[in-house]
Amino acid sequence: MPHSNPYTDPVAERGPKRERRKESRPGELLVAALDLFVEKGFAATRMEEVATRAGVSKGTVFLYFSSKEELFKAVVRENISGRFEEWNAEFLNYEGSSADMLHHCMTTWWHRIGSTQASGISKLMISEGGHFPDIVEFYQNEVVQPGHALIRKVLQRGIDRGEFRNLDLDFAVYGVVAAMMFLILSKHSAACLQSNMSLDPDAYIANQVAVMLHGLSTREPLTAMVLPR
Amino acid sequence: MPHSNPYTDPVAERGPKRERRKESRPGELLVAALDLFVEKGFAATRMEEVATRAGVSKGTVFLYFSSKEELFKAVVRENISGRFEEWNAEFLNYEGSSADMLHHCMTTWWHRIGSTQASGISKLMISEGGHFPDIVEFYQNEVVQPGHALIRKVLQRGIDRGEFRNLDLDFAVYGVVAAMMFLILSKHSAACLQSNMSLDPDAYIANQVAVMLHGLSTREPLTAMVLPR
Amino acid sequence: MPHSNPYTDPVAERGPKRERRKESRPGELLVAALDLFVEKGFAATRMEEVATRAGVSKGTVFLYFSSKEELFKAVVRENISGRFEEWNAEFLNYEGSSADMLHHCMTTWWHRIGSTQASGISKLMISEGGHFPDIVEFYQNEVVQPGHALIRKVLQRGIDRGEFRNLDLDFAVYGVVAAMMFLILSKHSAACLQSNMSLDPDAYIANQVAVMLHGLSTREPLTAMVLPR
Amino acid sequence: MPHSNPYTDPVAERGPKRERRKESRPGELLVAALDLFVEKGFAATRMEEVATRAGVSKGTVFLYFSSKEELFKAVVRENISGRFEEWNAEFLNYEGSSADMLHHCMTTWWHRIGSTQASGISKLMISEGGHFPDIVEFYQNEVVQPGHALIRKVLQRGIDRGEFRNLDLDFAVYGVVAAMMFLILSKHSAACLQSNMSLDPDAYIANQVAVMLHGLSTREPLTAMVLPR
DNA sequence: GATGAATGAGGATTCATTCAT
DNA sequence: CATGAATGAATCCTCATTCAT
Repeated sequence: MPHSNPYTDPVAERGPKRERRKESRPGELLVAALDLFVEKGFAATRMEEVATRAGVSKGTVFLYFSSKEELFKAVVRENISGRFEEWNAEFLNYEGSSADMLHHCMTTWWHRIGSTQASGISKLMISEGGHFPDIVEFYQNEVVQPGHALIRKVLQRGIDRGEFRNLDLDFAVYGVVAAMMFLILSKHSAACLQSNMSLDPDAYIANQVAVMLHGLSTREPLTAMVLPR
Repeated sequence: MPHSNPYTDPVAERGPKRERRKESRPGELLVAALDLFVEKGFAATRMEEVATRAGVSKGTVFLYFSSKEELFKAVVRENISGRFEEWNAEFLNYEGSSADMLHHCMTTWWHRIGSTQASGISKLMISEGGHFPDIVEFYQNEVVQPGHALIRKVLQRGIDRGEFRNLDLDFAVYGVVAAMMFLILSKHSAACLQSNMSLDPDAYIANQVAVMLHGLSTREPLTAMVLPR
Repeated sequence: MPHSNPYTDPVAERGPKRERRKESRPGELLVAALDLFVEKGFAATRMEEVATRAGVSKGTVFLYFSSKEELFKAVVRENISGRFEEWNAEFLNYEGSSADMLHHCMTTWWHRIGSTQASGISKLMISEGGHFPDIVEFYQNEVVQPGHALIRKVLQRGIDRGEFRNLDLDFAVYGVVAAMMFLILSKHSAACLQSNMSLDPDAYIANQVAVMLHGLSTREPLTAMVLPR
Repeated sequence: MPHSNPYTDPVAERGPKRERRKESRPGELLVAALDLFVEKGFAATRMEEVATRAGVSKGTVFLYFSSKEELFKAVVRENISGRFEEWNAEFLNYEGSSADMLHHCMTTWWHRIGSTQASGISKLMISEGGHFPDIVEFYQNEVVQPGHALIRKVLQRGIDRGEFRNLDLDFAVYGVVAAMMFLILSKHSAACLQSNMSLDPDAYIANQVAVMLHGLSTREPLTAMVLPR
């Protein structure tokens, strides 16, 4: 319409234009929904707000996601799939010390996941997982299990190479996981830290790794046998 | 209650027949509400359910708490009665090693708080704190700050007595706190552990303390100076 | 407030008063709902309209009926239960001729059911039964089956007493039922009669009974054997 | 249409390759809509379902029918093509007895209309006519009035030829119509018959005609004068 | 104080209808 | 013409809150 006058263009007058963007809509909605779910929780997030933030109308959300719950599930799925394969491959050929590897592993996680909105998913699972048992199961299978497995592999490598003591792997994994969860919660919840304090995640990770490896004690490291089973 | 004054004791006035003592109502409501808020979250908890669980009618809840938010705040406040003075005193005269003290400290916490409904408050603050900034501040002042201070004191004692290295206290405190939060979340949320696994808290604490003290590494412990700051 | 002035009474100013009428509410709602369902059909009846017509607010309807469908079911139940026992008893001892009995039976039905709003239920079952298979089954068991049984008993009596020919009872029952349904539909649907015509139900019944008994033909009545079936 | 002009015939213009002939769209839509309106009623029928069943997209329905109501009206109109002229001619020269003629008339109706989807229109008018007064009027003029007139003619013929008593024609017509409506409703609604029973329409018609002619009574046929007026 | 009937704002969901492509 | 993505009014239903008893 080369000569159309924007000031009298009847289409322009007709209010907000309808853009046809079938391809990109779901993604835009998922981004908006992730933000809102993380910010306000599942129950307090209104579908219309998701729509507005994605720049569409209420009904459009239901065009792509049949219900609020399905939207939530889609948000969870969207933000957790298949990074573990990539990481598994990445760590398969790691050449440095296992201590470095553990440190690298946690730092990488922080910069790729923990510090992003994606970590809000974990916060969500903790906060509202109770209402979505199937989603929790999915999360356990797709996130928790592979994540723990990856950490376990790193630790096992340390043991195999004589770098780490022969420790209880389950507990050691939990130790690493606890640190990561602490970082997530520090980011998403004010209730973890003192009000006037902030946390430098990279420094925390570095410190945590160091402590985990070498301990607080000034004494000799314990031999494996005295470590509690 | 041999000397109770029958004229002012509302229980005595009504005789033994009244099943529910009026003055215990708020407490019963708070107990019921704590359970439900922890179990289902703020939004998903219905006032009527709180009332029913407390054995009163819907309207009665509003007699004692002017709104759902007030009920929530009261629940949190009620359960944040600082036991820290008691504990401060208790630990003031601790005579064992600082390692034992740390272990004792965490174990005591678990059995007196972490394993009880009281830990639900922490879960609540994490899950729903976002909607209640003033309550979070209250929680930070009443729980987080004294709690961290207590842990810090234990660690400082270890340093002062030459048992612990001269470590970064903030990070060390976070390390302890992370372990406690991990325990809480394991208890209140299915999203932390793999589905088929369970966690023995006492063993976890023991292991965690051991690792924290002595590290995973088979090498010599690091000297304080090389620990990241 | 002994001297309260009705013109400034803050309570009175507070809008429509809340009447507590637990006992009578369900009945009032069922009456309103029956009227509206009959008038507009199930889908076109809005819950709020039912509420308004019953003089209550939207939410009150859901206080007594958990959903629109439950309200509908209640309306159906309310308007059809247990008249058949009464009628069965009434007709058990009928002493007149079976022809009179049949006529009496239909006339009674018309005046107690057919001419009232209750017959709207039958119209509803025909119009919207498709969405409520369980209600239809209920209706069949509670209305159709006993109704047909009662008619059959009357006809059987006529045969037993030698007043009626030995006819096919199923078809004969249908003949009676068809007449009743025609009356119902004439009342509730404009699509059965010509626009400028009206139908006198009592006359129709009388005529129908007469025709059913004696036929249109000027010839001799058929003997049983030549009647089809 | 022997002289159809190929240049204006849209079918001929496009050749045989087009799978869906454009000009048949409205017809396909009307067929799909008839089925759905009869099956589910007006409100429960979704435009998209009509479109899907007709093999087109949602928007296309609105290309041919400006609204759901218009579609409904078109469905009804489309299916009320008076076949009465044809039938009037057919019956004009009927040579058998009037009893046979009545039987033939009803049987013909059943096989040409009652047993086909066309009877769905009558069901529709009964069920949803209330919302479409103008359509009902149309139906009355095009269907009810001519239909009743035809039946009346048959009955009048019987009277004129001395085969039938001098009965009240209006009521007699209603008697015939009631039987036909009963058949329609038995076909389209589960709410008319007992759940475990089925109805053989031809047998029902035969029986109904026999009863109408000769009555149930074993006594002499009534003379015209004692039949209620 | 206690009750629970009544209220009504709020939010999820549906679907007829529109319109850019 | 046909499509189907987008819209938003309409409606069911929930539940915190009120208040007459």
